[in-house]
Amino acid sequence: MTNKKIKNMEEFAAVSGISRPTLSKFFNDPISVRASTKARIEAALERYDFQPNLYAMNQNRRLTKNIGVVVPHLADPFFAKIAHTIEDHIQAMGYRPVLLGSQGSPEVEIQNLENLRSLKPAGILLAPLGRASDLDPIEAFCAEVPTLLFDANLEGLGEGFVGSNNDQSIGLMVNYLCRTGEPPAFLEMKSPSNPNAYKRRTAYLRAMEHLGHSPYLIQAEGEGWEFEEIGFREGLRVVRDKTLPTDTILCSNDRLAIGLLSAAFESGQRIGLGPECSLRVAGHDDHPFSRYTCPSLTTISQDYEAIAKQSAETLLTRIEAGSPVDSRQETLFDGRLVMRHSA
Amino acid sequence: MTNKKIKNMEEFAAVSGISRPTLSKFFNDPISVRASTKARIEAALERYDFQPNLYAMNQNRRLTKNIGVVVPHLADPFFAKIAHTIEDHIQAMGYRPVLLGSQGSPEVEIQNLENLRSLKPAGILLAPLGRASDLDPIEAFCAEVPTLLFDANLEGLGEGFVGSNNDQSIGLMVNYLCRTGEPPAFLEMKSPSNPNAYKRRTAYLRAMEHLGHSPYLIQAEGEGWEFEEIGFREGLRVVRDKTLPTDTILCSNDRLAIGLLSAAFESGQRIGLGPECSLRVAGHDDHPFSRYTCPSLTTISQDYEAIAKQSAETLLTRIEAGSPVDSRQETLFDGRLVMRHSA
DNA sequence: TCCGTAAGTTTACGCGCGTAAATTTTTTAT
DNA sequence: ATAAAAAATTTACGCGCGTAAACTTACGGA
Repeated sequence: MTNKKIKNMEEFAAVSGISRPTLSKFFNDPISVRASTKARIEAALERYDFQPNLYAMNQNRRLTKNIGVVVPHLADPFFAKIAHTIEDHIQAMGYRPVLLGSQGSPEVEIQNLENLRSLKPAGILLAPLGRASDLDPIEAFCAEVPTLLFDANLEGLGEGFVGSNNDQSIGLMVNYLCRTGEPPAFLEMKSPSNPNAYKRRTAYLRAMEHLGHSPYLIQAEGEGWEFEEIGFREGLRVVRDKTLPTDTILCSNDRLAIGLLSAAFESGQRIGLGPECSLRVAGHDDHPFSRYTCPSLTTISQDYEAIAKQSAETLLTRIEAGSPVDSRQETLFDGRLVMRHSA
Repeated sequence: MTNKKIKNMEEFAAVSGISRPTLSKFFNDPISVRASTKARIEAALERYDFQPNLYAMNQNRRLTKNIGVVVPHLADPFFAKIAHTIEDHIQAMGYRPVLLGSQGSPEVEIQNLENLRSLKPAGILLAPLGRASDLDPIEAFCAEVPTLLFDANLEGLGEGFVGSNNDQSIGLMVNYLCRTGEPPAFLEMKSPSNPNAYKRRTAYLRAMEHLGHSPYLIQAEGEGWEFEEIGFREGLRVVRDKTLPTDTILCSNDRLAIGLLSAAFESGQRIGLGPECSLRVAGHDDHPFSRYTCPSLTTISQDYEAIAKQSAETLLTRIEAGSPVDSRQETLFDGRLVMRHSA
């Protein structure tokens, strides 16, 4: 690396012996030039330190390589993890991910989309808040920018949806619980903001019916994203009231379960499988912390990697095809039962 | 809002009756124009939907309004929370935060800085990995872009450092534990990557000595950011070996404590304050999940809000002053004891 | 009221790169 | 070998805004 400073593409063209328009093509898409010239350019890049000015590059381009990634809550390790996996895939495919979290707020979610718009993104991957989302602006945005939903579906919006198969995963868990003990009650939020929660409720009801058991819904009051707190409060109530017709509770997600476990512990309940235990608890999502609850949480592991990969690939394929949406397709991945000590 | 589409600043100048250079000034800094013109422009913005092209804006500007924010691990709720708080402050001060996580990897950390460089940021707020960080590139970067460190200090690097006062907080906790029971052992990683860990170890040793007790260090093997796993494994070992000269363990951070609690639980230990308990455990950081451990974790709460505010304000003040660093200053905030049920 | 200064306008140029068109060179196919 | 196709070069222009200079207008204090 000679430390010669290269100011701009013009200068780099001079020292590399490649014309500027060809360099422009190369930086936009390395394989759009002949292999031999690609090699020459890369050789020159070894010797001279140059990278095109990001702003000049994007200002006048028809389509940038920016891909927006918006998740409901970056402080939730579940979303942090899947967002990171998606970022990796996007980067590997030669695009530039821009990650934003909505902090559980519909206003911030819309604001994020507005901010992304000024980046002229080639497309965005959106995990929407769900019920709380402000649909009209999102729909307007989808009409302008290729948008693929993941994790949470909004019917009919965007180019498609990639998520997990709640029907299968809840069915799997209900079956397991019924096979190994009493049929589960279902702990969820009364008015959940996440569409998956509705799917899971329905799946629970269906699975119980199918096995000939009476379903029992425990619906916790509360809004927002403080799921542990909501699970905790409802847990205290359930233990105190002792009206539960079963010793098994399936939670709509792990964070509710974490709160429930905490409440049960404080109330002196013993949780788990053994004969000395008075309660079984199961969750859903395989939250990073569910391994360390007391006892460790039996749950469903979503296929993070598959969802991330499929999301990124679907969107980028659509973008590169350049064609508008012909058919909105939904892809669901099955969950896997993770057996630990809580149920 | 008339739906007339405004293509560029030229057009907006025409409809608003303000000259383009003045508009340019306004968009760069709203209070740099006279109050009356500011009002006129804002009135026009109500009627016409226009925002300057981000790329054209930054391409030729001496200094952008971009502020990079880099944290070691976005999937750690602790960092997600403080990063978000910082973002809010930056935005409120008229700048544009760009958040990146380093995924615990020194390579990614450097890569993040490189990527930020192409954004021509006015400055960056960096919470470095610590010992694992690749110092040379960081130092080179600090020389080019005003950089303020937070959370973890790297001696002498950047414009300064904002963090928490480990000496005070650990002292506080050791005092509390000694006053209410047996003096604590200290659980930490053998070779921690975080500089705070070293400070906390030293603070523990000093506090114990000051109270006339013999310190006892438990140093867990393990690298990386899987603190819960490391705490869990070491917890199993400690409980099994029974060589601990005390019934009280202070953990270098909450994530280690979460792992330890999990291990102790699985080993049938009772943890907490009561006479029937065989172990007391305390943590540090007031991790969002420490409220829901079993039992809930007694810990030290860092002053997130103060650290975030001070970081943002210090950096932006330096940037707006335009002067290079005259004196590198370090600001430490005291921690607060959060008493729960584990100790 | 007047004047000095701060603020706005006009004019003009440049930033670094995208992109189109016309031309030349290289590669591939026959 | 030759023609056709593909790729690279040359030339030229434009994107939208930053910014400097010279000038004109508005403001505030005595």
